[in-house]
Amino acid sequence: MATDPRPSSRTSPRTAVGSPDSQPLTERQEARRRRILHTSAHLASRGGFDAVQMREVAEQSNVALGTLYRYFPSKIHLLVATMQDQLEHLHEALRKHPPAAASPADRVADTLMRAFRAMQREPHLADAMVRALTFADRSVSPEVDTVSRLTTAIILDAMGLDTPPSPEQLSAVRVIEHTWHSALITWLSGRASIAQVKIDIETVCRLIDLTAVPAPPAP
Amino acid sequence: MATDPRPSSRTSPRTAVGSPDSQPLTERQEARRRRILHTSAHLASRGGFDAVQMREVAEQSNVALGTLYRYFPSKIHLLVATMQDQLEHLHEALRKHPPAAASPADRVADTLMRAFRAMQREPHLADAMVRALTFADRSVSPEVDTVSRLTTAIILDAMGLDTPPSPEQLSAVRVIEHTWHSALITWLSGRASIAQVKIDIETVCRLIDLTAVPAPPAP
DNA sequence: GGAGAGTCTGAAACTTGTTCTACATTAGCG
DNA sequence: CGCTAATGTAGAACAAGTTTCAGACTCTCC
Repeated sequence: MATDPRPSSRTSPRTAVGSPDSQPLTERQEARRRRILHTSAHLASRGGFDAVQMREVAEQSNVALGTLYRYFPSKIHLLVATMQDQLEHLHEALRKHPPAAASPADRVADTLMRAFRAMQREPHLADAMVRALTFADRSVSPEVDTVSRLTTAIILDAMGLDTPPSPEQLSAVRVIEHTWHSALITWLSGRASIAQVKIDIETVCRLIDLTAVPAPPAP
Repeated sequence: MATDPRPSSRTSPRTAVGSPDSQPLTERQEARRRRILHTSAHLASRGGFDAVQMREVAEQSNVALGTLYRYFPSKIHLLVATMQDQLEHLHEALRKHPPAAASPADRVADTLMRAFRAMQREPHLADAMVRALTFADRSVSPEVDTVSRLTTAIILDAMGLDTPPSPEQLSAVRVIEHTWHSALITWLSGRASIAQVKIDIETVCRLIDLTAVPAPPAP
């Protein structure tokens, strides 16, 4: 079985197939990519990070190992891409049913707890994705950055600002993201309870109110 | 070359040599452990996570590979222990020169930025330790927990409370830790500048002032 | 001073991520 | 239609973490 060409203009593409700035994908290629991501999520959801073995991903996706690596240059790339995929679904779902709470802080907390419950439903998958995300080194920066931007977008959506966010607010959002990731990890490795995560999320969300009004509390 | 006995009372120790609840170590064993940790830090400080290769750690520490694994059941364990070691040094140093700022929030921010500068001096080492810390799975929970408690202690010290911390304050401290770790990672993987990290640390430290007065804003 | 238990060593074996090689297929293009 | 570069495939090869095993060594206990 061999497949779809579509020679790129450059002599040899250094970028992963399907990455932002590569040729648009053929149908077959798009299908392959989706199959791989699907397999990845499937394997991850039972067994977590360790269960996602490249040989098995390749096999179950009906691609050769070399092809898998052409689409995703490393296991980390693959799992980060998987996370991106899942986050997009989440973003979609959140758009349809936005949080209804009164204050921005509450809406963000609600949103994050909703995301958290989604993670609870697939703890192994969450484990795989989050571990990959934090383990990623510089070579995965662009992909991790995409995930980060997606997360930021979700939080900003939840805040529902009328005006563009101030630098202070952006910092608060970053801190919230930090907390979110790290709290997730702590929970996943069994070192924090769900209740604790909830409290921490609520605590950090207070920063939103704190930065809502530009006026800093005088020294 | 063979070595020091000191038969443990149980038939076969399941715990890593030198872990909290194992027999006190022989001098030779203590020395071995220190040699290993030293080698680990040394290799990590040039080359980061990848440069810490178990075979090489064993070799340069003059222990057999099997022995290394007996002291540290995995590379992650080893690096987390290395982090613990380094944190203890830091804690020591901080005790000697405590932060002098006026408010608790400022003292904590100062302390963390000082720690951050220490990391800047050995970015590779920091990389190895932090990556190990966040990649650690449940099997490393006890060790990670120790590191976490150490970090908490450092922050609480910096706050310099007169009274025992309230649950709210503990949550704030946890959030600060989350932010600290995650911001560190973001910086290490080149996705955030030092300035950004500084801002985020300062932002999150505001939570301290927010939780300083036990009175919660009534519902 | 010998038996027993636990530790350390050296080296091979195994696992899984990653790379490489040789060949097959495809399809845009002259 | 055939050329050719890019893409895929199968499978071997390599690298580093981890496991295993047979023996050597060191005490402690009898």
